[in-house]
This record gives sequence, C-alpha cells and structure tokens, in this order.
Amino acid sequence: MIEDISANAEQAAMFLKGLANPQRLMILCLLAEGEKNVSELIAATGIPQTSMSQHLNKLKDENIVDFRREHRSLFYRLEHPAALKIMTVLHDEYCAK
Amino acid sequence: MIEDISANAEQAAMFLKGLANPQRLMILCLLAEGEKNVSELIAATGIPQTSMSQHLNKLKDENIVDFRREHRSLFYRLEHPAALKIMTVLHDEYCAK
DNA sequence: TTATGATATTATAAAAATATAAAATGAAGG
DNA sequence: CCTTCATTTTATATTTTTATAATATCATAA
Repeated sequence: MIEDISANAEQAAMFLKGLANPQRLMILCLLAEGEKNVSELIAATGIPQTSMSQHLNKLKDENIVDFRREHRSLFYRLEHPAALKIMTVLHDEYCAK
Repeated sequence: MIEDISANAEQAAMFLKGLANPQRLMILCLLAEGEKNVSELIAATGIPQTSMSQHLNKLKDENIVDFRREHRSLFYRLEHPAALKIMTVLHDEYCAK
C-alpha cells in the first residue's frame, strides 16, 4: 500500500514542499473557504504584495491552485483535492485539538 | 473549520517540512510497514549513513518518529498519526493512480 | 580493556527557499 | 491614447536545507 510511495517520492515531496510554508498555508486556508482575488488575500493575510505573487505562483506551479481573470482582478481557487485533504488533516491536528 | 489553520500555520508548516523531502518520504514508507533499524533503512534505500542519521534526527525533532534501542541497533518507528494520514493521501495521489 | 559494529555529531560547502525592492505588464476607464 | 489599478516579473541578499566527509560515541563481544 504505502511502501511504493518511494518510487514517486520525488513528485510527492515537491507537492508537499508547495504546501510546507506558513504563508502558503494561510493562503490555502482562505482559499478553502472559496475563491478570492489577490487583493483580498493580501488584505486578509498582511502578506506583502510581491511575496503574495510569488507564493501564488509557486502554488500554481504545483497545480495546487488555479485562477480566472475577472476584469482587472485574478481570482484564485484551490484546485487540488489532495491538498484539501492535507489541509483537513492539519486542521484536525493543529486547530481542533 | 479549515480557515483557522492560519493561527497555527507556523507549527503546521514545520511539521510538513519534516515530511517534504523525497528521502524522508522513502524512510517513512518503510516505517509505515513496521519498525526498522537504521541498517535496514540504509540497505533498503541506499541513503548514505550520515545522511540517514540526519534525516532520522529531523523526523525525531518533529516527533514524526521515535525509536527504541535493542542491543547495538536503534529501531525506529512511525509515531505520528497525522503523518501516517498524510502518507496515505500521498499514496492515493501518487501511487494508486 | 580493547576492538568492532551501529549510529550520531560536527563541520562545511552547495543548492534551494524566502524576503524585499524595483521595474514591467496588461486590462480598463477616461 | 494615456493613466491607473491589479498583478507579475526580475534581481538580489539572506536564510534554510541538503550533501558529504571526517570524527566521535557508545554498547558489546572477544
């Protein structure tokens, strides 16, 4: 069952690294509520604009989020079922206890 | 539910960083089968001894694994239910597809 | 009590991640 | 068109992670 993750360890680790940052977890928490544009994410988290853009780019690279344009704004959303599952595990471990 | 991970984002991110490395995932795959000593882990993975020791130390720091001594050998085991849950999510995503 | 086997620790160099500032893009309103 | 707003891109310095080599520890068998 679990023992053959090793063959795919490189991919799986890259995916986890996409999540393994406190600011990105905050962003993903917000996106777990529903899609939000970049300005909303900045306002809600206090993360500097440039930094936000880079974090979103990294999440996009790992296909953890996707976005759509609406007028001038880009609305990001969580697009990765496994990422949501992991967020749930983290919630149960670090928030619900 | 999920939205308040942000308050604990730092801790949760540190935990994820403990997992987010291909060699450590391989180690954890093996430990998911049951406890193993360091020599067995080295033989099964090909990871150099020094490197193995450091990875195990990092996993220990995050309380993801624990160990017991038996004669000269140290037997490590997976000691973290949330880590096992995440391994399962990764397995379903990267191995069972 | 010494040698050996099993593992950890320390040191250090290389690679990757993060933060921050400056400049660039691109859509939309006037 | 020109300006402005929302966002990305590029550049760079700092910090963290990883890899590797050398050395140390510590339990045990001889």
